[in-house]
Amino acid sequence: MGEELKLSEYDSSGGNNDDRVLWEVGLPGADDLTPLTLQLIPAELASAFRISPESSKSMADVNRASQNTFSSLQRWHSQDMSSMNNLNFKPFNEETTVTEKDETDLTREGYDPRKLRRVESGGTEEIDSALCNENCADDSSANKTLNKRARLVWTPQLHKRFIEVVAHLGIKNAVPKTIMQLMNVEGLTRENVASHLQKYRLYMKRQGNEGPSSSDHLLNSTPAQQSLRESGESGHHLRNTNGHVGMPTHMPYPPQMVQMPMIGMANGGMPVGYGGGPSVGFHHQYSMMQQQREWSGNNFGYYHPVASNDK
DNA sequence: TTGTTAATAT
DNA sequence: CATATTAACA
Repeated sequence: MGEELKLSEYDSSGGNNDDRVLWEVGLPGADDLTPLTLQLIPAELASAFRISPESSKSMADVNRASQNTFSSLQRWHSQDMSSMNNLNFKPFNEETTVTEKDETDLTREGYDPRKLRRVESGGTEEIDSALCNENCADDSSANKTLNKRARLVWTPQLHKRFIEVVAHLGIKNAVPKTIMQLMNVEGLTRENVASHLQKYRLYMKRQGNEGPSSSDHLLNSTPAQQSLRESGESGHHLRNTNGHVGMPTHMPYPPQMVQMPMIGMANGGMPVGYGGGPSVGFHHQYSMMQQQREWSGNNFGYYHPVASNDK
């Protein structure tokens, strides 16, 4: 009873099938990613779109554009919240310097945001999502019919995005909605972010630094500076909440410029080192390293590093 | 309406 | 107990 094994069986609260699908947010393998060379859009669609297969640049470009549009349409059509705006009819995104790495490539089907896959070309680390590995399997059984979303598991990657966005936004604009929009994670809802944000703030308040004497580098001031033009306020398109469309540049926000404000934080011994990169502002269970037990407890929901004696 | 906070569930 | 969702509130 003290243990929570959820590797193959998901909980066992009696009889209720509560599905706990892990949101995998990692790098999709080459097999997962659909090669651009593949013809996603058959000639029929191309025809419908009046796309000339030749004389154009490369089929890949056309394909991608079509795919984007198609995806966006699909997404909006199926996941249309309510009064959102379908004004996402933006034409194909201009490919400025898109080379090949498609940042967002979710493997969603219909509208099953259960399994999430994000690409992280940050380079800092390519965590390999050791979440469900092969155990994950498709547990979209109970959820299939119901729209009950599974508990969101903030994987290191997801959290990383969160941290990055928050760090770039600054506590000032670090509001659920903005964060969510910037994160651009499919399926991620404002509530999710809000919840996490709450925890995040709490954590910061606790360990961050009890002495508000000196201004925190991360707490306030020096938000995202420039490079922030979305967020409903201006109502400027590009707000593809869930979709990798409309994002010419895969980077929701520019690579954080190391500020390196000389953190004089007296940590417990953990090098906060925020200058290296926004990887993970602080450490917590999301620490993809090995010792993941910083944030608060230790046992996350999906992985049990060492559960033997003890306790 | 959205952002916060508390309560509740897991 | 920690984490995530839901509800209530500002």
